[in-house]
Amino acid sequence: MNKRQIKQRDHAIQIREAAEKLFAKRGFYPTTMDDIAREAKLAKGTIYLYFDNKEDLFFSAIENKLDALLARIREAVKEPLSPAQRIKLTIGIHLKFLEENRDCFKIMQSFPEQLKEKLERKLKGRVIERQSQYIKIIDRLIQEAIRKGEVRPLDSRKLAVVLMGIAHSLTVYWISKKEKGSLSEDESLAWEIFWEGARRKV
Amino acid sequence: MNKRQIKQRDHAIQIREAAEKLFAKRGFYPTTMDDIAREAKLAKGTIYLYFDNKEDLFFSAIENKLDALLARIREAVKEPLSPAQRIKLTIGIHLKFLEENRDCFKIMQSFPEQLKEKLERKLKGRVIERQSQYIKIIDRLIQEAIRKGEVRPLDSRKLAVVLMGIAHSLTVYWISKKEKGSLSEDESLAWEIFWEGARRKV
Amino acid sequence: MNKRQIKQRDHAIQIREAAEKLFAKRGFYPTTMDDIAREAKLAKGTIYLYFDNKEDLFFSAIENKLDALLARIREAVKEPLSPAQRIKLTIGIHLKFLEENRDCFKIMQSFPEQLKEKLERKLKGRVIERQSQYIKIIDRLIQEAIRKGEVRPLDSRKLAVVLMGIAHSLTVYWISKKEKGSLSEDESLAWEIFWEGARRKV
Amino acid sequence: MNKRQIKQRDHAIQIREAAEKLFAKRGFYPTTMDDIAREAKLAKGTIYLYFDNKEDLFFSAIENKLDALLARIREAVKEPLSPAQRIKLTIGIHLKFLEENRDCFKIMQSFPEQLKEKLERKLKGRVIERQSQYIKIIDRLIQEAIRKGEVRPLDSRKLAVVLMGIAHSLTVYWISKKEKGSLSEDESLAWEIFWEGARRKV
DNA sequence: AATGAATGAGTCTTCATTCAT
DNA sequence: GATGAATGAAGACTCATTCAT
Repeated sequence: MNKRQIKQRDHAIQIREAAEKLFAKRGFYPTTMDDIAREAKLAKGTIYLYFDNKEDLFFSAIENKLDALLARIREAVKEPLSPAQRIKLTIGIHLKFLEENRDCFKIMQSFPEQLKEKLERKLKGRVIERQSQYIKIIDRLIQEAIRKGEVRPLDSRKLAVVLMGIAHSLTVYWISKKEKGSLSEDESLAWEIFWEGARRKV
Repeated sequence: MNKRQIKQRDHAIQIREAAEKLFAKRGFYPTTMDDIAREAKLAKGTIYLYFDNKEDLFFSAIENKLDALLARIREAVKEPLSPAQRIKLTIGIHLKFLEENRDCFKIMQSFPEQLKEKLERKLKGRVIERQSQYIKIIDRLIQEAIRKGEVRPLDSRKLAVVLMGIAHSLTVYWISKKEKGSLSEDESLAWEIFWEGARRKV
Repeated sequence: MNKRQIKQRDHAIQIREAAEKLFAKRGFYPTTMDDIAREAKLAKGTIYLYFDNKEDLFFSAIENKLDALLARIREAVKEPLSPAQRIKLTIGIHLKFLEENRDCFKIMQSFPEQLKEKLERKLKGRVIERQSQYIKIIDRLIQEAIRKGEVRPLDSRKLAVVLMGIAHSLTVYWISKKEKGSLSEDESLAWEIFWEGARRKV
Repeated sequence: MNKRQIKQRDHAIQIREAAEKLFAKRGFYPTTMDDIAREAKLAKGTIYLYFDNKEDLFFSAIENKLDALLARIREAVKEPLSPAQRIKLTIGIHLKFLEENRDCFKIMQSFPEQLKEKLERKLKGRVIERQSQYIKIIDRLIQEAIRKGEVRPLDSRKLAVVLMGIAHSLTVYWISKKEKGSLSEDESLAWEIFWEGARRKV
């Protein structure tokens, strides 16, 4: 990879990072392409060399983050541990990710309803798909735990959803408290409630 | 109250309902005042007789719904039941409300990050306050349950947040499944996981 | 004239006075019919019972003032005095009028260029005509003074214009000084300069 | 200066000239940004690249003209002539300027009362200041003439105001006659009346 | 490849005027 | 006659996107 190519890749990254930051802080509509160009220290026209349009940039930014999260989770799930422990590990990774990417998280939860219907049809799928991949991983972990008799035989998909909801809600609370303390500290609380709530009673 | 007065009140309601519907479906920015006027079957200028501007209308719509929910919850909490039963009742009401107002629910979760900072400062408080009132009610129920030894002595506010998160996540899931089945059916699942997860072990 | 008729006339006057006040203070466009209705303590629709539209009201207000001025001047001109003295008297009346109606004066000088061309054609004439009547009276006084050899044989119309200009400019200056002192005091200055400047040298 | 820069400067000028013309012809409110864009043969959005908003454009247009006039006057005042001659020169320049910029002149006299109070506070000062600079120059010339005993010891500022008023009124008259003849021809009339009216009698 | 000036469709908001009561 | 709610045309301003340099 020569200098020029590096520079090119850099520009795409620069832009995506600027976009991530601003979309996260202000949401989709209030963020202008001018803002992003200024933040990226590039000309406005340059953005269009790397991204089709504003929506494309928006979804690219989110996808990028979600891919990073998915990659980390997939790594964790491979560990040779019991389902319970792997679930706990996953929650930990999830909370740590949200803590590190609090802004991005704010978009992720809100975006699906943000865009005009025409855009939705074209683009929402790109993110939805990743979100459901994520749920699927948790789902499979829970299915395994159910098979092993560690968890009661409930709807595993719904349990996965509930687990995500617990993590999610604690994050929102943490953000609303202006992010005092560490989000990761809530890992055991999330885990405890979910596990006690879901596990098979003796 | 004469005919004219009735008509007036009706118009404010017509507009708010149109706004609720469209803001819920499309979010704040993609919804235009023209859209709302058309939906309400009134002229655009008429909206401005009843609401200061788009933001005011947006928040009025949300407030209205949240007030209705709060009123229902406050009624339920008065019942002469055990904390556990009242918490269960509350979840039921919450899910039923979300089921009946699925659209509005979509805005409620996303709005905080939707608006330009200047607007936020002025107006977000109006909704935030109602949201926290809601959490406070649940919080107090849980505190009571902790005092009575029914729930482990954890951070009651966080438990309230988790309970809401569970209800919330099941709603999102239900919506994502295109709303097949009844959301209320998930009441016992939400309740079971939360209560088993939080209650004092013998 | 019965009670009802008195009341009606009162309403037209109320409205015109409110209009005079507000048009004078803010100019034509920034003054709204709502403002005028509020100031007149009548309903907006009532204005349209007495005036065709906003322009009509505007010109009616100005005409009314100009008619009052013209009446006073015509009275003065009848006095059995020398042209010089009658001109001096006229300047005095003019300055006193402007002092009493400083706001109205502000509109009078600016209005001709204020309105869309379509309106201009229809309505400007109404005021222009009165303005030129006013100049005509001064013109005739000066012609008389020229005939009597008191004033040099210059273009009498231009001299009339210059005289008005002197009075006008001193008024603007007086207003710009936030109306300290009495405008009438400038009567002798205006008179002196004009008369010394115009009269026949011995 | 490359082609692009030339083009840019041109555009700002094109816009200002279009604005000057239209504001002058129709006044502030009846002139729309669309009109100006059409007149300037540029897109509406382009105006906002060079001017903050309509008010800014309005005042920029006036300021520009007044600056040109001030520059010409300042040059004339430097001439090694008697005060009387320099005053005469100044009137000549003033009338010539008004003749060349008859439209702009129309705005200048009317603008102060044209704008909503909020705008006035922010922006009127920009023009008022230039107007008073102009009066100050004439004022100083007259003071000098008084010191030299050429003019009677009257209030020099008021004399300056009167002189401007004479020039001004002749311009209005010339415009009202649909601009027949040359305004500059009135130079000697204006001068004669003012000077005879103001000078020290032997 | 990079730039940023230019574009103009799209939006909120105002306000003169009408008309049912 | 009096009212004031309703109307909708009109206008300032924004901003994603294009394209000549």
